[in-house]
Amino acid sequence: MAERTSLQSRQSSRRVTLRDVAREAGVSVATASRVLNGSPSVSPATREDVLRVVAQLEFAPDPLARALNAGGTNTVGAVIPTINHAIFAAFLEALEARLDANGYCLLMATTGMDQRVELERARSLLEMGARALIVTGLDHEPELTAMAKRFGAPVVATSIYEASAPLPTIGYDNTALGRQAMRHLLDLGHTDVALVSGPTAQNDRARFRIRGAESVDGVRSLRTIETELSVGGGVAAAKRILGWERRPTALLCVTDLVALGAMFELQRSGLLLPRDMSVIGFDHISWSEHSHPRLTCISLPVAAMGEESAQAICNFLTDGTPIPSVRLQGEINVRGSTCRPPEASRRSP
Amino acid sequence: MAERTSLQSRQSSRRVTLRDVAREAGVSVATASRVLNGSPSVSPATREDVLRVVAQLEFAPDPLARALNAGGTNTVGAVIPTINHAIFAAFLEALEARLDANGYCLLMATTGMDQRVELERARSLLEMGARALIVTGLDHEPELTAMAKRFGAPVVATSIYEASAPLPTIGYDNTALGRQAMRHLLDLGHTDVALVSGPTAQNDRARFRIRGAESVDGVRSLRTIETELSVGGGVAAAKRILGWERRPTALLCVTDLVALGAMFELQRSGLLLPRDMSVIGFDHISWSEHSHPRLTCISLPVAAMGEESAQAICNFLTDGTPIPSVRLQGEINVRGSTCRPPEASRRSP
DNA sequence: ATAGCACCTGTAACCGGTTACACAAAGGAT
DNA sequence: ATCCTTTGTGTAACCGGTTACAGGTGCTAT
Repeated sequence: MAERTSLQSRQSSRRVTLRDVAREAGVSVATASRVLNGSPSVSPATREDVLRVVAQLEFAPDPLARALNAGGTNTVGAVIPTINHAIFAAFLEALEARLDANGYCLLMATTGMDQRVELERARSLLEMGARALIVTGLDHEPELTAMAKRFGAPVVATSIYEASAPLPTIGYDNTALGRQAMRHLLDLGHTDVALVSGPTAQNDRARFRIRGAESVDGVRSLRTIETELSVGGGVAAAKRILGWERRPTALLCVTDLVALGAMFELQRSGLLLPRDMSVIGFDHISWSEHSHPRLTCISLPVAAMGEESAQAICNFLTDGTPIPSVRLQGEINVRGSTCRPPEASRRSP
Repeated sequence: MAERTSLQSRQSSRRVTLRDVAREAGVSVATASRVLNGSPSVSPATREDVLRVVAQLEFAPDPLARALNAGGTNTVGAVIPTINHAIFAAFLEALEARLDANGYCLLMATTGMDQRVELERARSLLEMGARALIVTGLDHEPELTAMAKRFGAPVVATSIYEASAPLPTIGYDNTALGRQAMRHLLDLGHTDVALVSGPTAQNDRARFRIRGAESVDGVRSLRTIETELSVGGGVAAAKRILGWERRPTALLCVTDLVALGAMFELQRSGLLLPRDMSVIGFDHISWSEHSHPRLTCISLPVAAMGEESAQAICNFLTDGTPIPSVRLQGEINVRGSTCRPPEASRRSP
């Protein structure tokens, strides 16, 4: 109780500064500063004195003043669509861990998929001292990069790889992965497929995956529907598809979240998976391998993406090493949620 | 391309400072500063001049120097066990949104459930300028609060409510919620229950929930097992339970993640849910209401918790309003994953 | 003509540390 | 005893902004 009030009232009494410490210890601020930074040229006796006063006054150096001298903070900003999505969370977790290993901290902000918001949040992070910015995809307000440039902060686009982009991109080739997913279905014999995607408006990743899927020859029918990027969105999509007159034999979902939601709803309506409908997802979130049936999906190396991004940025901030674009490999995990469609087994023995 | 190199090489050429702007515009730094801060006492002509130079030189004020004058950053630090868990992600999302609404930014770090790590990460955030600290639960290294106090930063414990705690707590009464979950099962007629929890070692929330469940009278058998806090952990727990000689009629899982994993595995082994086994979870993550069957759970108001925490901290930082402890209400969502056990229906008509 | 005032603008102190440089005292070499 | 290092400490400039205070105009009121 006493503890609590004293802690909360501290704000009124101005903080203890290095000058206070120096005065109390009978030395100059320079010497006090040297003690704190472990400079060798301080006599043991003086060091002792200063440290005692530091402890007694509960002195803690002001991070800002320190950073001002050092010429910058050690924070990196990430502006992501939402944290409330397993795949971004996994990415951030890896990113943060690697930043920490390099002595940097993560400042984060979410955009709710809105580019105007993204710009404002990016501004906040830069104004708060972020030395670099991590964004998702290449769909951004045009001012974004100019603004970052003003602050001297590099911008890295993730979740995407595009060698010719104006920014370094660290991610995967969404078009190729979309193609790969569709080809898997086609190889199994599915030629009537529904493609379920999240909102494509400000999301180039989704658009590229769709484009990749559409580029596969031999698919008789590919109907695309857009839904919310969530389990609920998957449920809603499944409901719509179940209402179609001619039912597709497979679902290609651009996100595992949506795929799992769809699976839940399909099962609820009485379908037996994968016999009555194959489902393939994207991401490889932790659920996918445990679901029933286990979800076939294109797994995205998001942890590696987080680590690569963090490391590239840290290297740049320390050495000046230019941030390279990195192409990460996704891979298909064939599991229990996809199988040959009934007609296909009849047709091609 | 040219764009890219010029951006990345900026770090070598020192940044443009306000002095540069002032010199170029032929005014003093004071005037230049006034223009940037929209002071009314600057003649339109001068303002014009300065702004032109600002644009031309692509000047961006140094956030640190600004914050140093202002007497602090506008960042708040959160140290959480993991971001890679829907419930923490939802909490953080709400927290961050509310902080932003108040002009603050979120610095975050994860601990991987290790208290030593937590202490270090907390230190990093404070050294980076966090003005307040948000932690989970009350199990911490003792130095933590003393350290925060040195930096003049208040600490708020979340996910828990305990009026007598040495810190303000913003959360729910885990013991009561544990009791409520167990009572629901008992009311349905379940007297042989397995309680599946995550690691309890450094997790008071889990321990309280267990304690609450154990405090309910009338349960004939309550066997507790610990597993990893993940979908996979739920799968593993279910496997163990399926191997037991006498099978419980219900599972009480302290986390939805684990509950869903368990459900997947139970279904995979051929059980029909909820007939063959009732399952109840905790959290109410976005999956719970869509799963098949829909998961009965104790829903935790994590979004409200994020908002309350953020607001209380912002109020403290601006006004000095003491941070109160807040007790949030959880509630039970009875859905399809729990029903009366076979014997119970026979016994009590 | 002169005091009085409003309006702009510049000087310099300040935020709280770090650090180049100067310098005094102590020890070693000649 | 004198000169030359070392070693330890203090002075003051500096990081890049903000802002109190002190003028210097130009205009009106007397």
